[in-house]
Formats: sequence, structure tokens, C-alpha cells
Amino acid sequence: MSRPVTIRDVARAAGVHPGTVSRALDDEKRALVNAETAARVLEAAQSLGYRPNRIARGLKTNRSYTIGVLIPDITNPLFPPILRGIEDRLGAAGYTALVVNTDNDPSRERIHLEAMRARQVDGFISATARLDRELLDEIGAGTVPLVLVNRSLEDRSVSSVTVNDRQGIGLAVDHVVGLGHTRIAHVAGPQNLSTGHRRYLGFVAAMQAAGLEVIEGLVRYCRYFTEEEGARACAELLDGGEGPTAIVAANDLVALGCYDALEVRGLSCPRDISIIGFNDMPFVDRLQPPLSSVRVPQREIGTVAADLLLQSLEDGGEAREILLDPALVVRGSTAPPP
Amino acid sequence: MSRPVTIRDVARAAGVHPGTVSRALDDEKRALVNAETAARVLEAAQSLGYRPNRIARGLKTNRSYTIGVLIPDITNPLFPPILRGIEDRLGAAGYTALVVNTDNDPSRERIHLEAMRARQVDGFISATARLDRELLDEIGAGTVPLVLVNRSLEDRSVSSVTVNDRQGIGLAVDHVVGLGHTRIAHVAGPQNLSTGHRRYLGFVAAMQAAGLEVIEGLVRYCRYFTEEEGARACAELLDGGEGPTAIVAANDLVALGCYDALEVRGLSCPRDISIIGFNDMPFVDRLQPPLSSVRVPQREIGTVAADLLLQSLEDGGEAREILLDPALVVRGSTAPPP
DNA sequence: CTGTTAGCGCATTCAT
DNA sequence: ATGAATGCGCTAACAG
Repeated sequence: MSRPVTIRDVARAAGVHPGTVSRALDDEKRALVNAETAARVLEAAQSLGYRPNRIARGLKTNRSYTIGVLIPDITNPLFPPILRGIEDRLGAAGYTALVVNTDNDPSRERIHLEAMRARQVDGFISATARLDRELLDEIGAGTVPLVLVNRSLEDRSVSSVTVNDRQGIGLAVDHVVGLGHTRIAHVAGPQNLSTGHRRYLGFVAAMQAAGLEVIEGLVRYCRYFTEEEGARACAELLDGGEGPTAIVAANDLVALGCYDALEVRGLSCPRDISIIGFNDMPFVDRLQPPLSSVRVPQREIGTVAADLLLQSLEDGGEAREILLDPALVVRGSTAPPP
Repeated sequence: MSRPVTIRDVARAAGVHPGTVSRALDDEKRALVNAETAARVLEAAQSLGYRPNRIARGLKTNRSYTIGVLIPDITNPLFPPILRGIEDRLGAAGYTALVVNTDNDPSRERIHLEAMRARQVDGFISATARLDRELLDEIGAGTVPLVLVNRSLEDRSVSSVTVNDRQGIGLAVDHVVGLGHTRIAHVAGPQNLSTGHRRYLGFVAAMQAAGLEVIEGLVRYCRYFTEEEGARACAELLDGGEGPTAIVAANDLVALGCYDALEVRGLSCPRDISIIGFNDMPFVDRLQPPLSSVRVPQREIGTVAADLLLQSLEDGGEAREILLDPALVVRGSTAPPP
């Protein structure tokens, strides 16, 4: 069981000093070394099957070329494309992603954050809904860059990439308004989550902009972004007696819950009530009826977040907030009011 | 910008030697040190905000507590639950996952594998369809344990966890047979992928076991596990003139393609033709009609794979192959023949 | 029980 | 252009 070959083995084989090998193997410093010698070293390294130990290098250079990625739950269809975007960009730049699921649980977050810091990650990308402010400060206090995904901080102290929720909900509202709806309901997300809250605010703003009243009782709140909560909140809505003709759901999962609530009451979408979601998750085009939704460029969110991080890794520049544009996707779940 | 606090800072603060600090901070070796001293060290570490550098430790101990996870594409709904299972189990054991997407592209695989080895991962979990045999040997030759997910090697030389494809397809075939079908078709997956091939073999075996003939022309092959290929192969099937009454699809995506092909021809599922998928992906229960499928315990695949790896990390035991049981899930896409 | 010493593999001074 | 020496932060073997 042969011990892995080190830079010293290569040095011995090439008949030079380890320091020289280090230089010859470094693209940046190859110039400092005689071309012949360099060639000899390269060849020796090749034939010995030398593999640089980045860990050891990291100890010296204080760079692990590793990025910590915090995700609430990769099982939520929203996150795979984001992670894919992150990973692609990071990989292209020679970085690798350490990925963890936090379930938005502060104690899990803390543990994972600690574990990643201990592994000397060069930066963090967090897609968690609410990284403890305390934890954030802890990170910010250090020199480890951080990029937030799908949320931002009020004080703009850290970089973030988010989709323009307000605009997105505006698209949704304008769409159903254009269809002729006036009694428009909002099944809102959790208000302690920035996306949930911003979408709610966007709904109110869009309604006002359209000259429509936000009817009391036509806004109901989910405690989580789940189908169950969507169904529960939608049931409340339908039992409220205000008779909405369209529902703007805080996201697609919630919209699915609305489908269920309608079905239980024997109502038909879109004949009786139109429903529009948010996120345009995979396969919502195959539901019955196909769900109209607001598409968010998920993969792009990931690539942009990675770019932002890589950049601040290079120049340590200051925090930037990127806002991405959503797009309306009209399918079969929205139609003119009965 | 204060330099991070090291074990030596702690030693100085506690008035002891760095070696002692190292011991006091190690749960396993705390016993070797005076309780009072240990307490003093702990306190000093605490108040200085000491964070051990696992990278440095790894250099010494040759363990990174990091596992490389190779996935074809996290965007494929099959993989998030598996990754989640892996990550949960790994995290509980103090390990963190380095995750990459390979797209089953050998050159990407090689690059990523190299990058992870350079980071001294303690082991690999690969969910890729076909890790180059050469690469495999390269890994196997080293001392880095490897667990394969969703595939195994003919020679059983490396550990793997797979679902019993043969049994799963048997469940599907028996189900439609029980419904009264006899003209049963198989829209098969790529035969160069072990899952695709095993399911095909399983189909043939199950048909024979049921005393049914595998009709020529009622088996069609997809080049990839995608909806497009499913639609294409299913179209071939329908145009073949053999008039199947049931289709056993190699996986859910392929089954979705079959839905499309039927629709194009104005055929109704399940009235004209029954369709059953494989994998039971998220949301297939919400399709129109809800897809009957064979459920594979995806998350469990992940946890078992992680367990296998952790175990071989501990005792270096030999390769084990774990076969997990699938389960039939009957929904609306299967019914008696017309 | 604790201090000493050495060294993991590498990059980087400083000499030469 | 290359060799020598040093140390990143930590653990392990050995003294004492």
C-alpha cells in the first residue's frame, strides 16, 4: 500500500530540490525556472503519478478552493436548479461546493456553518430563508465572503441575488386583471420569510396600481410554503364567503394546495376560479389544469450568486444586490371569470 | 483584521503547552489531562473564540472528514432525495459532502474526481450511470473507499446500493397482467445503462413467468431517460401496429413521454392504453391521469450508501452489495384493457 | 499528567 | 536559476 507520492518524491526523481518542483508545477511561477528543468520535473511528476495535495497547500495559502453552500432542503424542487447553477460556475473556476441541508433549523445551521468554517471554506452561499442574524454577523465579522440567495438584508450589508418578487406578483395580478377579474384573492406565504412577505406587499401594491380593492378576507396566510398549508388557507378563503374569482398563490406548492381545496368543494379551475402560482417548478405544466405561473430564472440565480462570490473572493469588493427579472407563464389554470 | 486564533494562542492564554491544549480539546483524549487544566483550557478556548482548523488536522491525520459525491444531474428529480439521504447520514457522522454534477460526461467525471482527490476526500459515493472503468480502477487502486449508487459492477468488486429493478418491473408487469392485459409493451431505457438493461431483462423474465409472449415490436428502446425519447419510442410502438393495451415504461420520465405520444394520437390513458412508470417521482400523483408507478426508496438509497461508506471507512471491510425493495403504487393510469 | 520534538505536504522567503 | 530554510496549525510519539 504505497504512500501517496509527494512533491519530494518528484524532486528526488527529477534530481532537483522540492522548492523547484513547487515552482515548476505552478503555472504562475513556471517562468522562474529553467525550461529544461521544468520539463524534467513535469515528466517526473507525470510518471510518478504525482497529485498535488491541495489541503496541504491550503494550509500555506489559506485558501481551500472550497465554498460552503447552505440549502434548506434540496428535496424542494426550487433548489436543484439553483445548486446546479452554483456548482457549474464554481467548478469552472476551480472551486468545489460543500453542500448541506439546514431545514431552516437554526441549530442545524449553526452546526453546519461551524463544520464548514472548520474546513476553511473560502466563502458561503446561503439559500436558507433566515440565517440567524447572529450567525450572519459571526460570518461577516470574519473575512469569509457571503452571498445570500432568495433573500436580502434590510441594511444591504451583504451581497444577495433575488428575483424581483414584487414585479413577479405584479405580473400575476396584471394577468388576471387583464382577464377581467376583480375579486382577486392572495394565498400568501409565511410572513416571517422575506419571499412570503415581499410577495404579499407586491400583491397589495399591484392591486392598488390596478385600481382594485384588497378585500378583507381575501388574503389568507400559510404558515409554510407547502401544499397542505395552501389547501388549508385556501379552504379558509373559500369558506370566507367573499367569493373570489381568482387566486394569486404565493408559490406553486401553495397553488397545488389550492387545487386540492377547490376539488374538495367540487369547484373547477379555471371555470369557477382561476389560480396562478409562482416559481414555475418542473412539471407544473403537466398538472390538470396546467398551472399558470411566474417563472423565476432559478439556474441563473445560482450562476449569478456564484459569480458574485467569486468576484468578492478576488477583489474583496463591497456588497452588491442583484435583482433578477421574473416572467409570466400563461397556461390553463387562468381564464376569464365566470 | 485579527488573524484567526490558533491552538497556540489558547495555550498561551491558559498557560500551558500547545500539545496539552490539543489533548484537552479532544474528547477522546481529555482523560489524559488534569480535569482542572482541561477546564482552564476549555475556558480559554471559549473566551478567545478558538475554532479548530480541521484542514491542518487533516494534514496530520490524513482524514478530511469530507466525502465526494458524484451525481449526474441534481436537476433530475431522482437525485435530490438520494443526496438528501446521503447528506443527512454523513452530517450526523461529522462528515460533509462535496457535491458535483457530472452529466455522465467522462471528462467532467475525471476533472471532478481529480479535484476531489486533491482535496483529500475520505471516500466517494457515485450515482453516475457509468463511471469510467478506468477511473474506477484508479480509485480502487488507492485507499479511498467507494460506494456505487443505482448500479453495480459485474465482478462485485466495489460496494453498491441498488434497487431491485428486476423485482420492480415484475411488480409492474404482474399488476397489468392482473388487470387482464396480455398485449403488454415495454418502452425500455438505454441498454448501455445498467438500470435500463436490468429493467428490460426484468420485463422479459416477468412476462415469461406470467406465461405471456414478449411480442416482437412491442419492445422499443429510448436512447436516454427523457420525456422526448419516451415520446419518440412510444410513437414507434403505436405505429408498429401491434396494438398494445398496456405499456410498462422504463421510468417515469419515459412514461410522461408516452402520455404525450398517446395524446398526439387521440388515445386515452387508461381507457385505450394503460401506462405504468418506474421511480414514483414527486408530483406524478398529480398528473392527469395520476401515474401508477413503482416506488423506489430514494432517500433510503442515500442513507444506506452513506452507511456503507462510513462503515468501510471505519473497518475497511470488504465490498457489499445492498439490494433495496421497490413497491407498487397503483394510481389512475392503469385499468383493465378495453 | 504535561512539555518537547517532529513532521504532515507544500509555498515561500532568503541565499547563493 | 536553484537550493536551503522556515512555518502554515495541528497531532502524535516520546520523554520526563
